[in-house]
Amino acid sequence: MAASSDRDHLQQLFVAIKAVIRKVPRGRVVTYGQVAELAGIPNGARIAAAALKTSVPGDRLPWQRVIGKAGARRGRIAIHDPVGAAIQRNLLVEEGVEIGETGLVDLGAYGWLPTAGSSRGASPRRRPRSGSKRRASSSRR
DNA sequence: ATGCTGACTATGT
DNA sequence: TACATAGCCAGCA
Repeated sequence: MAASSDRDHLQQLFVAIKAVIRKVPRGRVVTYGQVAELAGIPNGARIAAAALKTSVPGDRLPWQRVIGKAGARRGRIAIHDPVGAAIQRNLLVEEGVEIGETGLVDLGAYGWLPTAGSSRGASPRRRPRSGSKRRASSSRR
């Protein structure tokens, strides 16, 4: 096995990324950077995204559990396709992930901690927003 | 071979 | 808080 050609190595990255995503438990979400890092790519957030884009529905890959984490868009669905984004949001909600009105997911609550084995919830720290106005949607369950 | 784009992220204004 | 810019790596024209 070894003898990894550069090209094979790239395919390997895809496989690693997919494997990481598959390890994400249901009802939990991860960011592109997180997946990339676990796959062996420190700053390959875009690589993970590319892998998902090139992947197909037949891969059985829970791509819906992969969300983006950029600046103010913490936990925002990064998909450009409005249809795909709607599907992703629908699947996440069905799994138990709560999504805000704008489609924001609370990474502090649904963020998956790989080192925690699995059951470990994420940080109990909810993102303090200075008690400002945002998201008054009562959490229902 | 060169360059741009992109399902990203962090920092700055 | 929101918008704009820089950095990052890989795919595609």
